[in-house]
Amino acid sequence: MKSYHHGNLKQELIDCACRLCERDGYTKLSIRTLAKESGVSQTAPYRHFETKEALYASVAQDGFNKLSKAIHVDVDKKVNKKQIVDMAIKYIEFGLKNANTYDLMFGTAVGNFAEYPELLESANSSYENFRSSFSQLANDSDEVIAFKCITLWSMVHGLVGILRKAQVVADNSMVNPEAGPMSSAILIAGNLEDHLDKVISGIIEN
Amino acid sequence: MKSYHHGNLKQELIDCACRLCERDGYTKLSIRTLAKESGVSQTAPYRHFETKEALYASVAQDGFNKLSKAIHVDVDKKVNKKQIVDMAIKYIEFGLKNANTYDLMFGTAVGNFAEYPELLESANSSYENFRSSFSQLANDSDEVIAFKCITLWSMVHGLVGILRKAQVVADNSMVNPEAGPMSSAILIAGNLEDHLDKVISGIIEN
DNA sequence: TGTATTATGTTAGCAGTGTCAACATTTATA
DNA sequence: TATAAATGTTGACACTGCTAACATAATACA
Repeated sequence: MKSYHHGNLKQELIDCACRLCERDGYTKLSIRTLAKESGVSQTAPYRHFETKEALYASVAQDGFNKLSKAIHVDVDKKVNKKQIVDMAIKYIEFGLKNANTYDLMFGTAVGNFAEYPELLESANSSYENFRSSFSQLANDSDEVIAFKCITLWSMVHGLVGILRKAQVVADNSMVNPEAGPMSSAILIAGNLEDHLDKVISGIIEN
Repeated sequence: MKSYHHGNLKQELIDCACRLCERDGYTKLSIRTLAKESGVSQTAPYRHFETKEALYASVAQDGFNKLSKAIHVDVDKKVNKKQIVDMAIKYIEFGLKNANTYDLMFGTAVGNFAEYPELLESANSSYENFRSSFSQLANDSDEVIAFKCITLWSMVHGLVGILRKAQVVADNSMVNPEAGPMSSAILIAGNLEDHLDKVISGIIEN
């Protein structure tokens, strides 16, 4: 039954790569096992992805698309502070639940987004969600909006990184939980909504 | 002249690894080339580092030690807001100037710091610099200090990540600089001190 | 001091990787 | 229908992390 041509290999490779990257981390992914998983020869993926980085770019792009959906805010309703807080929480949840994919999106595995225009567009579009919500909050200039937006994004992005480190250490709990930044991070994670509410208020009323 | 035993191989391997990791990124580092660089056989490094991850841990540890020095604030003098701003700027500069090492410190290459107690201690000690400076600013409870501290750290850490992405894209300038988060990030980078001053004020007076 | 132990180095080799060149087959196009 | 393009396969190269078995030097101890 199996024909010489697969028919839908590219998409199947991407789907499979997304699954494996999220399950095992992108460093564990090999093109060869990916090909085997799709029942195709070792080098077949090279007809669709010039390099491994190009494959990573596709996985990262998929990640940004999912992130956009996850943090989406209905633009019809007027945006208020609570919605921004919600968005921040959803962002952090996405980062923690899709930790390995998040690495690919914000790490250095894909060196230069500009080499992958589709990825760049998906990434920018994710940010645009963020920005447009912010822009409805007050009558700020574009520059002020950019300022506030980057501030919040940086903090939320940074929190994901720090909470993840804390998670790993806490999961293995081999250290004194009284010491170090990890314990502080865990404190905050336990009270994330309040924390974000305060910080976001601070940024908005800046 | 060259004796069978190297004499100082472990330290030389670490130094060399730090150099190469920072120059080419840790993904490009191979134990074999590292050994060659030190004029020693392919497998000699395994007498000093059980796995490649253990080597990464040493490089990361060195990074945290350097970070501690870079952001160090003289504890004799009473700490004021300007010093916190300075510290934040030095942190960001460190992250941007030692971008590849920074990846190793805060990425996932070393999965669990608790497996490398010396690394964990260096990392915690870096944070302690941050925290103790903060604690002198006001008479806050430990919990409030932890809160403020993590907030600032997350933001500063997140900024490093985002500014780096912006840098790469800007360096290659293949995209419309009017669109996307990158341009906003560049705006802020050009005015980093003012930006941080505002944000830090917001956090302190929270 | 002489010997046993440990630390540190070497060689050879396995299984796995990204990538390329050459070739095969199917699909699209003129 | 002939030709070109797309998509697949096989085989191979150079490289990787890592292990086992062995060699030599430094150290500890009788």
